This record gives sequence, C-alpha cells and structure tokens, in this order.
Amino acid sequence: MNIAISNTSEKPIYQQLFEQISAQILKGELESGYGLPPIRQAATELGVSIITVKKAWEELERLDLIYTITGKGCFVADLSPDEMLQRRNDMILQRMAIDADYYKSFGLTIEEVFELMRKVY
Amino acid sequence: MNIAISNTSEKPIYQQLFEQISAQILKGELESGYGLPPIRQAATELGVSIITVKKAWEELERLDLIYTITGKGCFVADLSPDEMLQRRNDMILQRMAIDADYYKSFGLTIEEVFELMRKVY
Amino acid sequence: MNIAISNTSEKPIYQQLFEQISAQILKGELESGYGLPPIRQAATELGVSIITVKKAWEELERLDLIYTITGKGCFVADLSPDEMLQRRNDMILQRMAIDADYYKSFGLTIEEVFELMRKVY
Amino acid sequence: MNIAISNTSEKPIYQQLFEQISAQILKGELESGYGLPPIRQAATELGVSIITVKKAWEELERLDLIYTITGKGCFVADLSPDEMLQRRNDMILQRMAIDADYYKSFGLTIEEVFELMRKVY
DNA sequence: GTGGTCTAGACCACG
DNA sequence: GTGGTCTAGACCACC
Repeated sequence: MNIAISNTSEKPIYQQLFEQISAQILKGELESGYGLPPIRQAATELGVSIITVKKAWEELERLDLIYTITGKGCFVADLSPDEMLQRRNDMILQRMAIDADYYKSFGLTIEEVFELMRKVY
Repeated sequence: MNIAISNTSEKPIYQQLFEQISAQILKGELESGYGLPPIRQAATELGVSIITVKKAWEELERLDLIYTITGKGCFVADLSPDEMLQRRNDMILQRMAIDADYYKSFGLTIEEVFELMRKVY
Repeated sequence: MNIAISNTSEKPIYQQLFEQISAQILKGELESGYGLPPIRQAATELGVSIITVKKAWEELERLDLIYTITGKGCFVADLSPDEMLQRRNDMILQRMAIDADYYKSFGLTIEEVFELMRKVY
Repeated sequence: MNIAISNTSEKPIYQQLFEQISAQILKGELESGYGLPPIRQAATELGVSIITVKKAWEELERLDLIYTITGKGCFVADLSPDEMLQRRNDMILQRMAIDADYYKSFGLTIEEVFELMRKVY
C-alpha cells in the first residue's frame, strides 16, 4: 500500500485511490491473493473516510481486480500475466482514446504527438 | 462555430466549450479578429444556459485568447503564428504531462505508449 | 414513482429501490426521458437517506437504464422496445438461472417446476 | 457429504450449507438415521469455521430435518416419504413465491416464465 | 435548483 | 475481527 492522496486535486479521492491501486495491481506490484488492508485501517492511514475507501474498493471489485470475503477482507484477484496485460492495455487504451481526441482537436499529427510526448515522458 | 456539446458527459459544459474554441483558435481555424457570436445567440444555438457560455468566454479571455469590446462583442485575439504555435504547445504539453503520468503509473515505457497511441490515433 | 420499501426485509433498501425502478423501466411503465424525482425529494418521500437513494440511482445508471445531467436531474434512458425486451430478459434470465439451480438441487424436473410455478403464479 | 462452498458468494456460508444439506435430505439422498459428520470434521473438510457449521446444523435441527443425540452426533430425521415430499414442496413453494413475485414485477405472464425457464433449465 | 463528494458515527451479519 | 448498510448533515460545482 503505497498511496498518495491529494486533497487539493479536482479528482475525487476515491478515484485517486482506485486509479493508483488498479495500476499497482495491473503492473504486478500487488500480487494475486495479496490482502488489502481493512477499509477502516486504510481509511485512518490515508486520513479519509471509511466510505471513501469503500467506494474505491467497490469499483475495484466491480472490475474484478479484487474480491471480497466478508469477515476476512479484500484480496487481489487471481489474474494470469496475459490477462493482466490485456486488462492493463484495455484500461489505458480507453483513457488514451480520450487523450488522442484532445490532441487531434488541436490538429496534431501522430508524429507531433510522439515528439511532444517524448519531451514530457 | 462548430461545437459539439454533450449534456451527459462528466465534463462540465463550459469546459467543453472552452476546450473546443481554444483549440479552434490555436490551430488557426478561427482567425484573429474573428467576431464570436453574441453570448445569447451562442446559448440558444447550442441549447445551453447563457451563464454557461459566459463562463467559457471568461475563461478564454482570461487566457488572452479572445478580447471583449463592450457593446460590440468578443473577438479572437491577435496572435502571431509563432505565438499561436507556442500557446498551442504549452496547452498540449500541460495536458500531456498529466496523461504521461497516468501511463507511467501503469509502468509503460515510452515505446509502449507510442505503440498503443498509434492504435487509437 | 410507485415504490414500496420494506425496512424489515433482509434485502438492502437500495436494492429494493433498484429492482422496482428497473422493473418499471423495463416493462415500459416509465417512459424514455421521464424525469425521476430529485434524489433529495425521493429520499424524503420514501423516508430513507439521500445516500441510499443515490446508491440505487448509481446502479441504474451503471446499467444504462437512466442517465444523469448534472444540475438537471436523472432521466430514463432512451431504449427501443426491442432493447428493452432484450434487457428485461437478460435481467430475468440471470436471476432465473439461480432459481433453476435451487429447484434442481431438490431434484425437480422442469415439468414439476411448471406445475408448482403455476400454483403460485 | 457432497458440498460445494463459495467463499466469495454473497450468500452466507452457513446458509449455503443449510440449503445443500436440506435439499439432499428432502430428495432422499441422505437416508433417515444417516449420521452427519461431527462438526469439527465437517468444518475442517469444508475449510470453514466450526461456528459456521454449527449455525447450519442448528438451522437444520430447528426445521426438524436432523436431530441431535448429545455425545453421539447429529442424524437425519425419520420422515415418511409423504412427509418428505410435503416438506420439500413447502420449501420450494416458499422460495418459488418470492421468485414469482420477481418475475411478475417485470410484467411476465406465466407463459413467458415457462418459456424463459425452459431455456435455463 | 440539481447532482457529486465527503465526513463521522452507528448498527448489523458473518466468521 | 471483518465488511455491508444506513443515517444526518455538510460543502462544492454546475446550470
């Protein structure tokens, strides 16, 4: 659990949580079966409300990235490396399509995108 | 004025307006001195509230992309081609830095970003 | 809005809400574009918390049965009669598969199921 | 004892146990007088808590489907074939009434229910 | 006015 | 101990 929360960000806290944890799962930092901290503990550690943590956890479960055993806790789902790569790419492509639309609205060619992206990456 | 508004989008309408017009200005579609339609007219044409249009116009003026002549209307600012290119890149790079952070959070290399970006572009 | 809430039921309130409204939508009682009552109003009318109503609404939106326009309200989605029938059957079949498993666990044949079902229907 | 437990199911484990065993008794798979495994053994075999097994056994005893002889164990109750059939139907009809209400809430006719049920059975 | 988010605290079922 | 649900009330952005 290595999470950074920004209260000033325009992005909702639960979404920050969701994005960071899903990224950690899909790039293999959190192994299958890994037990996430109890929501109450996570809430106090992160300094947010229980409900906020729960909302993020729910979204993770909805995408089958974690599973819940009531009374036991929440655990990282069992995904094969192939599945993880697929899910990761799906997630990124979904976001990237929106980003690409933005770049295109400014008339950028793919080559220009590459050139600028190399600068900031 | 070629604008597409989505009421159901999670993105605020005024921001959709702002993004699309600023993009059109910075890629040269709207020439310097071009007179934007009066706020009331734009509002009825787009089917949005006057307040919403005003908010978008204010944001455009704040970034010196348009200027207002009281009683006459709003006009696209005078920007040299160099300035326009500079402003366009600034705007894109600002967004791109955020996008890049997102991609990096999933552990993508720049090459992987290029590969996926080529798919959606 | 014709909703019956049971506080004593073992079924969560938000799920009762979801089930009843989704049923009303999918059997055509609530027409496309129909504006649901504001969540605060619905909450007071039903005597439940705003959050409870919101949770039900969120689930409806997740299944594209309603859509939200921030600042305006929530509206029944536009679904063709064919789509509605399809969605209705999907929803029922999902539940029915579980019910069928239960009946099968008692060794019932399909004919016995029909016979008993006719009694209670 | 042929039981399948799902930890991730929303249905409580004790209830899964109860449902499966009661079904086996009422369809005659477990004969009258058959000795259920000791709670501790059942618990370890199924990989669940003793408390959980006990709760299921208690529910079975409450419905007179099994009886306990202190120090000896739990045994399947003596039920005549007629009684078993009656009890089975009672149990199924109770559930079926709920299921029927659900189908009816979607406006299904009994014929539509039969048609769909045939698909999944 | 609307929905979107968040808080702090409570009670319950399950194991 | 765990998660699941619910409450009452607050603040914000958008329109």
